Amino acid sequence: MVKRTAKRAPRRTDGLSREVIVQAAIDLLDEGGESALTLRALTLRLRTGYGAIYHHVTDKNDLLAAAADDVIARVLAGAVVAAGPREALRGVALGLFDAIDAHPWVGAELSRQPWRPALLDFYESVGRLLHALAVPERARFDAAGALVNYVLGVAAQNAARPGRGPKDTERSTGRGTDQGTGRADFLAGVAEQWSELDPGRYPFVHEAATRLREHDDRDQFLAGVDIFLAGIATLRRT
Amino acid sequence: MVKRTAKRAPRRTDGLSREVIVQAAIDLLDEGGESALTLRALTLRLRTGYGAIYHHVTDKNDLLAAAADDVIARVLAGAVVAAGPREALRGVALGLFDAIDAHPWVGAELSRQPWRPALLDFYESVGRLLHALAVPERARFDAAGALVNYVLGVAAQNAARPGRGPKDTERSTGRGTDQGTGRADFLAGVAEQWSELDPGRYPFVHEAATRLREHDDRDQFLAGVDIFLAGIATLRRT
DNA sequence: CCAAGATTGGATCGTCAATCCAAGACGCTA
DNA sequence: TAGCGTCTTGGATTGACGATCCAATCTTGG
Repeated sequence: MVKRTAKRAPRRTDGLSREVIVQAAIDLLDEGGESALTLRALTLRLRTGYGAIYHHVTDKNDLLAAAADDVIARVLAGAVVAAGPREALRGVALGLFDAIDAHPWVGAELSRQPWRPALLDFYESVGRLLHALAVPERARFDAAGALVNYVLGVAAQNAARPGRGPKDTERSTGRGTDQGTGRADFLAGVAEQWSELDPGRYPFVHEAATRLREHDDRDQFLAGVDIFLAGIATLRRT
Repeated sequence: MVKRTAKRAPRRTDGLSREVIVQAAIDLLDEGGESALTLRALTLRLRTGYGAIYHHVTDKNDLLAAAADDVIARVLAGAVVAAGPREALRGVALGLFDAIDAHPWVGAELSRQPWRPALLDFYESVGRLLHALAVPERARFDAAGALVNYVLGVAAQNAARPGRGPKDTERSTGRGTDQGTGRADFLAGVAEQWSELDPGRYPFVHEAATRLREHDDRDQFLAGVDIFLAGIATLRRT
């Protein structure tokens, strides 16, 4: 006995499409983190209903994956070609790192589904560059996997940002990109936690706390890549 | 107008405690994956109500984190002491890998919150062993971070298992531990997907598909660890 | 024996993803 | 232009979930 013939909002004139929906999803994710992507928020932003969205998108997973694919594809498209294979590898890895740094939710999504098309080009680039570095075929597979895993490990950790909850958008007055400060505050908190540990029982972690305070995510990431590259060099075909 | 004085189920005799709840959560997670841990399932298994659980546990996050801490603590407690620092490092990493392989949900949880107490001992062990490997203090921080990130990257990927949904428990007749076969089938699926790619455009990935079919997660993980250890060796104080 | 505090059970609330159906718009044919 | 079928859209609805709340029950100390 519900009014099925109630008045409806006027139909939209501009056509809805998968691209439009994915872009709106990316915007929501960038603004409020992973938890900000809800179908309700999407319908509000697009001024439409649930049915219209589900007509173009099968699933919320589908939507999240498509958003990640989109961001990564745009990043890899603008990749720079470096001189040597070694520099090129660093460049590719850094490109992915920067992309995930700018869109933390992508990191979580990628490490959840690393076999998706988004990472195919990345994986392919790594494989070719390892070939150029004279890594024998058998070891190339393991090496590429290790590098991808390392990058994704860093990505997942970087994705773990504090707050970013729905309430943040209400609280913050400026509503600017508060990514940098959020990460810094977060690291400071962990560092304090670690520095309060018993130096006798946890000498290394206790000391690492001070490093953590002054460290730079990007620099440490690159240091890790360099360690990996140094390890790769030992696999070289002689 | 609701009967507030309805008959209640008899009160439990054995006391509920945080330990009992965490253990039940671990059982649920091991049986059905991350999505199987719901408060409803917990109340059914423990034959209790929501209030009783929330009296001992602040949050669902708290519960998940406690479960992960518990599993990891048990693993690290039984760690074997190896001869040299290099072998010890491999052993510690392998221990973590095996634990995550046995409890895939732990991997996802750890890579989501790597600063939790669960990983402190692991981090500490790595740091000390790097010291034993004569890695200078400044580089130790970066090296430990790289290694931990690599392990967590693998962990997150291993956590990404197919199915494991709530319906699985209904469908499967045997209800045994279908972990191994699930992972194998999953890898086979990805391999097929990759092998269908254009060999001209994706020569490396196309070829990696065959490797993927015959590869062993554990072996490849160890190969990655060795690459990082080889790279770390170049940081040695001479 | 009784009051105060600790513990327990479950009704209830708000939110979410997902389904479903009818209402509009569009295009094609005659 | 009129009619009809298909594509697209809006939103009511469903069912599951995390979390809160409160009354009922047990335990403990005096």
